[in-house]
Amino acid sequence: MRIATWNVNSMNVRLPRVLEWLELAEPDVLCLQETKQSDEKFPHEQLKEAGYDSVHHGEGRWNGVAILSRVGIEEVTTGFGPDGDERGARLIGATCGGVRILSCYVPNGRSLDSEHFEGKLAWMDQLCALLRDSPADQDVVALGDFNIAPDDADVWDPEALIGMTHVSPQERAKLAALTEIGFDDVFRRFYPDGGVFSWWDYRDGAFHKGHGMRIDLIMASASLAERAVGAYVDREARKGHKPSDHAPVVADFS
DNA sequence: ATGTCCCAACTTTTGGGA
Repeated sequence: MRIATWNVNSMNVRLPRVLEWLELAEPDVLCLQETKQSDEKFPHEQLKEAGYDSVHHGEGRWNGVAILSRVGIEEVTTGFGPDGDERGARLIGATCGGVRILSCYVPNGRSLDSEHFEGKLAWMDQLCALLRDSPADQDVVALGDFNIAPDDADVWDPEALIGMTHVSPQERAKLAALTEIGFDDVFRRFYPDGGVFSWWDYRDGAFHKGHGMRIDLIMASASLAERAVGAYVDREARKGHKPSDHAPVVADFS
């Protein structure tokens, strides 16, 4: 089973690239973030013609998450439930091919002294609680744009990023909390030395210079993570005509 | 060079967000 995640930075602009990539990579499940579309505008029919069922949770101008699947989509949920604070359309869940899938768009945080940063940490706490409460015998994977680089080896220059979001101890502690409840950073298994990125700023020729970060993560429950057989970032998708600033991250499970 | 891209609107230029 091939599971992937991609922050597309507007599905309206990126649909041709997504359709092209589905045909190329043939994922069984693809999670999207930052669709920036209303539910009415999401291109369910064009995706269906490409062989994928889809569910979308959007708000229009900002955020927006989706799950595409060619192995079924059941038990769809959005947000953290009635008592949760999702802070925008940032979470959609579904069961696909027997695996519980959560497409996640973690708040950016903006700056360490921002109220939005506290919101980011709180969002991660809510995700951790949701995952902790999932049935022990169910395969679960939370994947998406976490806006957190797990380690200094996951950014192009740790020195240049001191004091910035995405690399702070507070944010990394929230990822560690997911690990503590049994969720594993699947990509790390195959690239223990780091240096492989999933996002490069549009500005400053960052992609060309190799100035990137790995912030798009695939966090799998323990037994599922044990069945991971490979992973990769498709850097080709960051090139060419109207790319997203993120590349797709893919993991294969036996 | 805070150098790009994408969205919406009191829309043809600006401001917000990443």
